Amino acid sequence: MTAATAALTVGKLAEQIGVTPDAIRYWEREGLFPAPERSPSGYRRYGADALDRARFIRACQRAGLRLSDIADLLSVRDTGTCPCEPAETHLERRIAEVTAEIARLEGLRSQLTAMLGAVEAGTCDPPLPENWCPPTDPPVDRGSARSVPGGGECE
Amino acid sequence: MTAATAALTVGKLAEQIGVTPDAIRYWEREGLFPAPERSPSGYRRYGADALDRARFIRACQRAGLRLSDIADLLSVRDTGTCPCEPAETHLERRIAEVTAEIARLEGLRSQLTAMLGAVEAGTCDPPLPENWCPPTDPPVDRGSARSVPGGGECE
DNA sequence: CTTGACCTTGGACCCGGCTCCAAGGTTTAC
DNA sequence: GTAAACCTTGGAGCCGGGTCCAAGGTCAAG
Repeated sequence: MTAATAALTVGKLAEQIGVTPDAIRYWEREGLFPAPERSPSGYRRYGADALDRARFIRACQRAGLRLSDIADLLSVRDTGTCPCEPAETHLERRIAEVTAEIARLEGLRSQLTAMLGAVEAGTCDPPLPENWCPPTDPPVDRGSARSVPGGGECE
Repeated sequence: MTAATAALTVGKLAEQIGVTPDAIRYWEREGLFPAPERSPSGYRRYGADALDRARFIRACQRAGLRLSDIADLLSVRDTGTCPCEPAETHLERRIAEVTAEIARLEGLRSQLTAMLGAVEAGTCDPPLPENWCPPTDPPVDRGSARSVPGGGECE
């Protein structure tokens, strides 16, 4: 305890990494953070390792991982092994998710753009909702609701 | 009432457009759907207009609009005017959102890919969390937390 | 005439990741 | 020495768009 990089209170720790103390306590409740040492009066006291851990969590969060995934990585990391393999898995899954989401959004965007174009072109004198259905519109109920959630069926 | 395209129960209507009856009732509660006629025994009875309306809602939902936005468009549509102008506004906003989200996700994806590459390259013998911070990592706390939420500060 | 599939209502619950609160105890700055 | 600013706890609330439930009424098929 001599030159331990000064013990941090939950507030200081939170401030260091840019979250609220509530968030840190929440992480603890959720099992991402082990219960830290306490000061005689019951205050949480964190060391440099907690700072690392919190940064790790934030970095993972920025990557869009869910807390449950992060917990997973942390539990491996805590064994002293590098969480590489599970990390690979999570990363790959996440990349696939992100890629799919990008594709979905691009499809959506072009649809939106088309809609906007139609609106601006004034193709909408009668207030027909049908105008609003995506262009690629199978007449009725021809069950083709496959892939792309934002896709063009108006069943 | 002679040849009215057969009145639909909430279940039939829901089935037609591919949602649950609960969802329809929810829309009604939220004000997107006016309270429909009732059968003598209290069953909701919907006509073709409701079908249109429900399809409109679904189409908007596919476009990623929130129910509150859709309610907005519907209220204009209900005046008998085409909801073009508010629709333009919503569409433009939504397009901007989608575009921003795509950009964010693309940044994120390249980061994830880089992380994955690092992991696969075996650059991770020691379990250092620092490895996990995004590559473009200002040494410490050089306050550059601008733009891109998924971006590369590891403060 | 019964069985089962529908309908009605209000209200509770879900997801994730917190945030906010109250009612107290502690530490710090002046 | 006192006031402000922290800390503690448990629990409720929030966002959005529903889902699920129970307890009861209704309707269509056989």
